[in-house]
Amino acid sequence: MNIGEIAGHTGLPAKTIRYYEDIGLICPQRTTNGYRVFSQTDAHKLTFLGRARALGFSIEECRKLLALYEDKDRASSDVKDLARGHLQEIEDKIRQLQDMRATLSNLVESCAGDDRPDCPILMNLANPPRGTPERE
Amino acid sequence: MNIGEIAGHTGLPAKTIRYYEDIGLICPQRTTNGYRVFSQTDAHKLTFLGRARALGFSIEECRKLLALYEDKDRASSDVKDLARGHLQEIEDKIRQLQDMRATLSNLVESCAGDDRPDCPILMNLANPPRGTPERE
DNA sequence: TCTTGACCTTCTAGTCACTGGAACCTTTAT
DNA sequence: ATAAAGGTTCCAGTGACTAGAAGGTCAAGA
Repeated sequence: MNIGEIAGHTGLPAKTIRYYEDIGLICPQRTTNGYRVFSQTDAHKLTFLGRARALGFSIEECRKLLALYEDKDRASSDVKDLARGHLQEIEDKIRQLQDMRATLSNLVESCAGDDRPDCPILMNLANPPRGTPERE
Repeated sequence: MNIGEIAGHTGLPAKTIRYYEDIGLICPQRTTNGYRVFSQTDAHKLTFLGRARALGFSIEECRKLLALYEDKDRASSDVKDLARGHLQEIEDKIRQLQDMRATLSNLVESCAGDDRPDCPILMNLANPPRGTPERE
């Protein structure tokens, strides 16, 4: 399979696949004309990567996951630890975003949204109430 | 006020404040020795920026908000629209992360996490069930 | 007066995970 | 023969900083 074909199969853009080769996540063979040839194994790895990325794992986490995937003597606890760590990060992010949403939705509701200039949103931004965290 | 002092007041790192000047969000005066001098107005703008960033507004959105803040003839509806748009983005992100969390937490729970190699997490990544989105 | 240390300045380059585009080569179909 | 549709490499840009180097300035103490 050449790059376009595998891109179609995995749903990953060709550019991304080249990039993954660049950073050493995969290393497809080459034909004499320099075209990449993707084996069934490469296809599996790319699917794996696409899925792991879709679950929000960073590239470096993907690299570790891929190594565990290839290591038939791994302990499943190693995988679980990695996944649990990532899950924790996701939960932290959700909480952060929920805080933002709460504040912002209050502000939006308190704003008349007409053609007058008075705006509680701007007032809050300029003069945040005490105890407001200044960084997310 | 010089940069260190204002950094202390606003909670923004000096580097960030310099960066904000670089991209034209603020433009403090300079003393003869080249040091930046921050007025009360600059201080307000920086507080505004810190707060807007903490609510997840992008730099370009902050630029627009700042322009509205400075325009005493603005319509509050312009501010509200901007904020509502951003709120929508936040809500989309939350939903996306919640999807990830649901999947990932199922996977984590299904994994024994012992010293055996069998691992449903890796199996799911390598062979995602049909209908699984391959990109977040 | 000299020195030390804490400031300040600018500049370059790195982060993350791609993405766009240019310039060029190969294959396939007409 | 040619044109379209693939492939290749390499360089630069994204967002919002952040680290670090190399150097200038200022206030206090010996």
